[in-house]
Amino acid sequence: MHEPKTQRGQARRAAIVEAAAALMYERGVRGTSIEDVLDAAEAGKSQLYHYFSSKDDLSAAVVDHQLAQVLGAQQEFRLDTWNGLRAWFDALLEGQQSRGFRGCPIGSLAVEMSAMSPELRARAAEAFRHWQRTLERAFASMRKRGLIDADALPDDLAQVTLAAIQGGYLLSTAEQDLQPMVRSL
Amino acid sequence: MHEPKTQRGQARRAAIVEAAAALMYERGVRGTSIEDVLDAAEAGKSQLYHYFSSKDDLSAAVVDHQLAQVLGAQQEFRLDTWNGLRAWFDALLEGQQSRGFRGCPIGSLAVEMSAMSPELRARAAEAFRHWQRTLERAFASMRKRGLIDADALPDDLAQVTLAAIQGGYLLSTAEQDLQPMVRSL
DNA sequence: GGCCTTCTGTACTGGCCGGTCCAAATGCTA
DNA sequence: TAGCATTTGGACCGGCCAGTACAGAAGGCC
Repeated sequence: MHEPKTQRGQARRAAIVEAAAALMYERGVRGTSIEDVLDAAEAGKSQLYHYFSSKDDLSAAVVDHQLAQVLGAQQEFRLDTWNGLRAWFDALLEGQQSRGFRGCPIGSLAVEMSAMSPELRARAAEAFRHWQRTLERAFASMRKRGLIDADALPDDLAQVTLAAIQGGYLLSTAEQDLQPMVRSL
Repeated sequence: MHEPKTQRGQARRAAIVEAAAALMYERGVRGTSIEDVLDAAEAGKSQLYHYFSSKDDLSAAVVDHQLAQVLGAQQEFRLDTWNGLRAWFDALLEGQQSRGFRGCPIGSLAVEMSAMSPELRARAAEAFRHWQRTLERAFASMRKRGLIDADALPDDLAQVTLAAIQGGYLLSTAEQDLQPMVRSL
């Protein structure tokens, strides 16, 4: 819908997306009502519909927001070293635990959205591809430096790694236990 | 609620669960209304509330139903041989494709239910444990016959396998592409 | 200050949905 | 056929929720 043109507008829009992200992470997309979001963000309805055309539109923005969060947190690690990779895995585990075993901020959205509309599903897929590409770069760098087998394809590795993360998150969330994730990673 | 006491009652109850399972698989739990289920099952509301106390109760029955389906399909394979295992993986891939990339019949429920209520989350977790145990038995049998390393723990293997399956399903569904699953398995 | 764009408050609407209720039909047993 | 338990039809209700409408405030620019 409308891009925010003032600084204040930007802040309000961001507050709405953040509130929506938090609630949707906790209760799921369909379990979160517009009014819940508005209450949490201390915003009015007209604000939301000023910046977003629909709930789906807002949900798409939430995907982008969560991707940015994940990628941001990831930046603090040198994923192209074994130690960095391990440290990152540990951080994922720590996050899953401290957030109360609620799963991957992107993965849980992706599953629900895949059943909602092709557009949202595609948006989630795009986020995954983005994420995967950052891993791919790390693996490619490792391969170039001989840290991993020369005939291992970085994009295969990246996809399998991502799948292991998602599978681990999923089981860990269902069981409310860290072990499935520990084992997967 | 009430157990069906006649053959007819059993058939009606089963029809409702089946319809609910199909719809919830396609559209998600929250995306499926009671009335949708009733229309599909050609049943009336009083029938449903005769056999189930609530939508959550019905959803729990759907989890059990899907678990039975998965385990039933799995029975046709000798999972304690490498060839059988591979054949089973192929069947999972084939199923995911032929059903239109809608994900794991249990996994997709599990994610949504984890955000819905502790009770449903626990029910999904139970289904996973059941499933995992069947894999565990297969791996234990393989280990006894020396087909896999003696110091590999069957229950670790089973959990990791399940996680790989779930992660593969998840990415495959988001991308609408079989490759992530192929690579994971 | 005057004017235009951007932003915000809020009441309202139409539709959907889970769940209740009660009356009636159906089948079983004798 | 009577009498009982089981099963079924479907109208109804209260609540929630996405989205709209419209009036008004705030802020920037001259």
